[in-house]
Amino acid sequence: MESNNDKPSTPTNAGSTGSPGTQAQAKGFQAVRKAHQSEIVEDYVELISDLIEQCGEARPVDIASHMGVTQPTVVKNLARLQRDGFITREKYRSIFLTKTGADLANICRHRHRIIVAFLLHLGLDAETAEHDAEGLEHHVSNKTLAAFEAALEK
Amino acid sequence: MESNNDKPSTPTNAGSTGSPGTQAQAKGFQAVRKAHQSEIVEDYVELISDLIEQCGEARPVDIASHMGVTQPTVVKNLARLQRDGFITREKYRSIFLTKTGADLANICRHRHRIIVAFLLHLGLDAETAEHDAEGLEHHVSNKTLAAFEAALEK
DNA sequence: TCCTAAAGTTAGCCATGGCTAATCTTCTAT
DNA sequence: ATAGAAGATTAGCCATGGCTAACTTTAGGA
Ligand SMILES: [Mn+2]
Ligand SMILES: [Mn+2]
Ligand SMILES: [Mn+2]
Ligand SMILES: [Mn+2]
Repeated sequence: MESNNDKPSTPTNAGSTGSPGTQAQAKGFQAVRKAHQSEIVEDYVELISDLIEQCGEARPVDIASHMGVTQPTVVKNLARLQRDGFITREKYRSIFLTKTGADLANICRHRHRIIVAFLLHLGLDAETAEHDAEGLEHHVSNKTLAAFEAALEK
Repeated sequence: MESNNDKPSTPTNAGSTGSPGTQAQAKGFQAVRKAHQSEIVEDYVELISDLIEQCGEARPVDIASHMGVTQPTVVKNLARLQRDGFITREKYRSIFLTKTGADLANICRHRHRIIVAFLLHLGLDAETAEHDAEGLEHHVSNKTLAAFEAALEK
């Protein structure tokens, strides 16, 4: 999976190959890429959960308007969610979360709310807080989330 | 480019089609998708700028190890950066930033540093701060960035 | 000088996640 | 009861951004 760039010899270029700082930076970028893979799943299960709460059911057309994408895009993403065990569904019927999906939704909603609360606490308006939280939530480590919560306590 | 979902008629399901909250949420998701499009460009120009500073030149092999990807991946992404006017290069030679690329690098570095400083200010360790900043930096609006700076002043 | 290892490139594979166009199903209102 | 609208699906397109394998070029050291 990884390349073994740990030759101490002929480091043509200074301060690059596999230095501790380099590796740490690479880890950061890899974490970002990993977060992007989970992102759609997280946003979808959270939205589906909200729609079931608020509307009684989660339909592709509503997911599409909330996500700002077309219905075929929703259908395609729902197929992945089903494949990966987060939802169950039958053709032309509304969508249900599996236990796995519902659990993930709760975790995501919790995370989301902490971030929004933290941004509001910093003095931002509600719209900006919601707007930015939608992206930030996927890149906040547990440590940082805890720091946000701690700041809210004070 | 956009679909016109502003039918006030027959909203079969309550509280969904084009309601103000729904549209605001959609705007948030759209902003996240847009951020993801600029992300690679931003991270690459910032890294290239750093490598030129620290090593005297930016070579694909070093970009690869810092980004945690393979060299062919770097080459492909560099082709896009060149196509879009952020870098210039000749085959088998190291990479240079255009004015556009260098300006963007400076903006990104500035942003990056503010976020790291803010996370450190919250009490996080340096590694976590750098790690999380790598993702967060692409999802912080100007308003939120300003709020971070304000918090640092105090 | 020239051989070889490292660096760079190319080709080609795959998954993701957007989109439009066209079709099919469901549901509602007459 | 049924026609038409709204919703759902399918098919097929495209760009992105990972990867491996194979090849070419460059450059350092014997
Ligand atoms: Mn992101
Ligand atoms: Mn989100
Ligand atoms: Mn969310
Ligand atoms: Mn980044």
